[in-house]
Amino acid sequence: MPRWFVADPLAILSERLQAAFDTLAPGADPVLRESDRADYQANGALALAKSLGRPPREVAGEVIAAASLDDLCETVELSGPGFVNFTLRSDFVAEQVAALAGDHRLGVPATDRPVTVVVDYSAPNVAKEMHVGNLRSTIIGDSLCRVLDRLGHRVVRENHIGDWGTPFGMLIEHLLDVGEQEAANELSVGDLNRFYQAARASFDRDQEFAERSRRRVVLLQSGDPDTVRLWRVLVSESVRYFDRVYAELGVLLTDDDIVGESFYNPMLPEVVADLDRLGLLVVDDGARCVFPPGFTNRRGEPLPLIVQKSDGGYGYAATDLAAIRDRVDRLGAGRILYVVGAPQSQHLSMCMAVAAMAGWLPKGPGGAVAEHVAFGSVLGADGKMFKTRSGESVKLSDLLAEALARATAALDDRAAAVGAAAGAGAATPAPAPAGDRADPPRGVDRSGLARAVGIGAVKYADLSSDRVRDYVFDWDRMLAFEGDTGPYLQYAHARICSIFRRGGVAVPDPSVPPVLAAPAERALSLQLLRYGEAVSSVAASSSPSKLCTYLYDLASSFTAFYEQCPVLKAPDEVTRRSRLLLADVTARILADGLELLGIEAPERM
RNA sequence: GCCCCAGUAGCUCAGUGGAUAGAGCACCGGCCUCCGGAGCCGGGAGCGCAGGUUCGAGUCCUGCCUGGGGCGCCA
Repeated sequence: MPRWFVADPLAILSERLQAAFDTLAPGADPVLRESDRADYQANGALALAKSLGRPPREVAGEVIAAASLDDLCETVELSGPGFVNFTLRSDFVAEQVAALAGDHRLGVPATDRPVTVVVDYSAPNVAKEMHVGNLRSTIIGDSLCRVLDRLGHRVVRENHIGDWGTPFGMLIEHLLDVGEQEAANELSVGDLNRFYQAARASFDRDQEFAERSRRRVVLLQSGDPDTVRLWRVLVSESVRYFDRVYAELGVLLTDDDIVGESFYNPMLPEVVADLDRLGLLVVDDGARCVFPPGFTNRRGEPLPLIVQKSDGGYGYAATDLAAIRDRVDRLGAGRILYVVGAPQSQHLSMCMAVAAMAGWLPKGPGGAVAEHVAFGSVLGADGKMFKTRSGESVKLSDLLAEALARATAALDDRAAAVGAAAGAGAATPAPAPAGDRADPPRGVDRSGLARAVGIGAVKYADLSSDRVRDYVFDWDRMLAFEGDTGPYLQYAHARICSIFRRGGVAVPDPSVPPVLAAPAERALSLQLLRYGEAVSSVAASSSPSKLCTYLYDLASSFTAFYEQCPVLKAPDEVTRRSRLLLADVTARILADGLELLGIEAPERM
């Protein structure tokens, strides 16, 4: 068992039990789980009894006898057909909480086997509006990068923007038609759809334009300096717009992370040549293909991955293969994550299969694995693809502006509601100013707060459901201050901060363990100690939703605690200090967890 | 036709092969003179269908049904 789970009782208990199980059958899995009957339960005796051909309760009894748990457990009970239930000693839990409080990593392990992880995400197209699919990819990828980095891996962010291909012929010609200056204006303001559609319209309507466009593609591919310069204008103006959206979203991506399709262009001939040399290449209908086993088309025939088209041009498959090689060979990737929509599943599987056939994704230690971190579509409240009323895809900048507007309104509503309540309470004169209540005091940036809440709500809504499923985009639900939402967690955090502010108290010395007398104090403590495992599970499954679930449970545990255990009004100084410590660690974990999701945690709301 | 994904409460979703399937919203009935109502307690209602594996299946396997997506030179 890795030694870095120092603060997690589950890991400590697991280690002890493993030793006990080993005395009966080396390597037998204790199957230790959280339990609703006790703190934890071990189910491993049942399976072990089966393989040993002995009565389960007898085996469980021997496990209990072999385990030394006196320093950890209050009770160890044999139950049912062969379950073993463990209740931890409260003093042990309290010591672990003290260790957690003194740990600047809050129990999040630093991996002892760091690897280079390339995360391919966001990937908008040049001269095309960013859409909700880019949004999902950006948000999910951003959180995964933060988590992997925190765990001590070397994270390489790659924004695989669509900056190459045949459409650029018509885009460049259109740019020339409208004039460079005008084109730059349109693009940098984010009017990308109009630009693209106008180019498309000319292409479809105007023979001469279409012909120019085709010639332009050839010029671009042959590196004609003028053409390349114009292409750069398109790219850089689009990137400027992407940057604005990223800044608005508060994600880690920068221009340094851009590794567009064009980057791989010089490597494509070699990719094809090497596939040929390896004997994997088959010419079919004039196209150069690889047929990875297990893929068939609608007629049941082998399905090709086309690396070079019959006209000699390279398809995106060639680019994707070149990217795999580059990431493994140049960047030293041990793991490559593709945060890409679920519909591209087959294409990616085929690319990975071909890369494996070619030996570009070596197996085993020191090798590299590629994973498709797939996500579902964003649906409107009607359950259909998320579109505007007129049926167009939603512009990302509009969506974020609406998030800000709605968050501002929601915050105003709350301030008004609290103000009204305060007014009613002060029916008799001397209406003391609400002061440090819902109203952020002067000096707090209200638009910054609205941004934190609005953007946080959008992000949390996206991250909190199982990413592979389609998810329903619903403003009212995501901005609610009740339930499993971003604002709820932010509010939980802000309220804890207010305890310290209103009480005028300092954070207690973390080295003194808390007193865990009330059940709610104990339950909260156990939840606090699970943080590291929650973060680890995000990296293992590439599922930020696991962290969301954890944080929501933590906030719920805190609510129960706060309901039952007065903090500032605690009966005595020792209890007060102890509860302040629990509150402080809760707030720190909430803020830290939200940060790993890419969500701000304001101290006041 | 083939392949992939999903199907859990009225709605939105949790649920690492383990005991009695959990939340939130909505609905109904109570409670709290509270450190900022992120309230608290109680109630109804659910694993698409049929087999199988297993001591044990929402979870694994097979078939079917429903919905979404993909299936040769777009990315």
